Amino acid sequence: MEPHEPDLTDVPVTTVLAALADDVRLQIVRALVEGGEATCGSFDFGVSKATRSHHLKVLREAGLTRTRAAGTSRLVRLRRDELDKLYPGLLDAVLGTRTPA
Amino acid sequence: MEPHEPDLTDVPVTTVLAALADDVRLQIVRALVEGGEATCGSFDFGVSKATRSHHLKVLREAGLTRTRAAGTSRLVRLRRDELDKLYPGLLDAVLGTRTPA
DNA sequence: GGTGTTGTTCGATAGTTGTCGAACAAGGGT
DNA sequence: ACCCTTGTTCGACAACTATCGAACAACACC
Repeated sequence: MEPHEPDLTDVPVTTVLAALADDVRLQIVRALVEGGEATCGSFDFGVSKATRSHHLKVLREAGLTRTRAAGTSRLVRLRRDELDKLYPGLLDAVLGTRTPA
Repeated sequence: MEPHEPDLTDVPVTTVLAALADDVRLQIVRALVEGGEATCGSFDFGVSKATRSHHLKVLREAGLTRTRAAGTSRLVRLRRDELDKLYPGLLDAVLGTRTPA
């Protein structure tokens, strides 16, 4: 299948925000910020692998991540450079917070 | 009715992001940033007043705006100070962008 | 070739959300 | 008192989304 990793500048802001507006996906992003590149399987946040795959697709199609094949696994990484360039401060603001109610 | 304007720190990040992840609501926020306080009716972005009222409710309950009565109108304003304190850079990052595809 | 691991895709389903018109409520004029 | 303006609330409806199990594909390894 085609990876379908759009250029961030082609993605509406609302799509980027919507991609980040989910708890599971935020946890994935947090893990990527801390751990760098990671396999899809490493994001076990209490959801099935079908759901996990779905969330990774949402992040990818929002231009937030890149995925490359590595054997039978896939390595995902955050496109932080582009993100910080286009939306400076966004990621820090979103991640640099405690988790309230 | 109770205004129900929660403290921003009580609102999950995902709720804040979801509130901003809509085109109509982003236009409202943009208008508030530029124009300061404004009446609900001034946000005519091609939606009915029922829909507009709904969006303003979403913003209010996400802790992003405050509403006060003024005669038959209601004045809405952005809680920018609190927003910038809790999520520094978020608003600038979200608003300081062109509108792609 | 067979088996196991890793992901993706395909329905299906339940829940959420954006949208509207119509009804309602609260004020301000006159 | 009457009407008009301004908003909110109430269904209703369509569209989207998060979730799952099961089926499938790709690869590694024995």
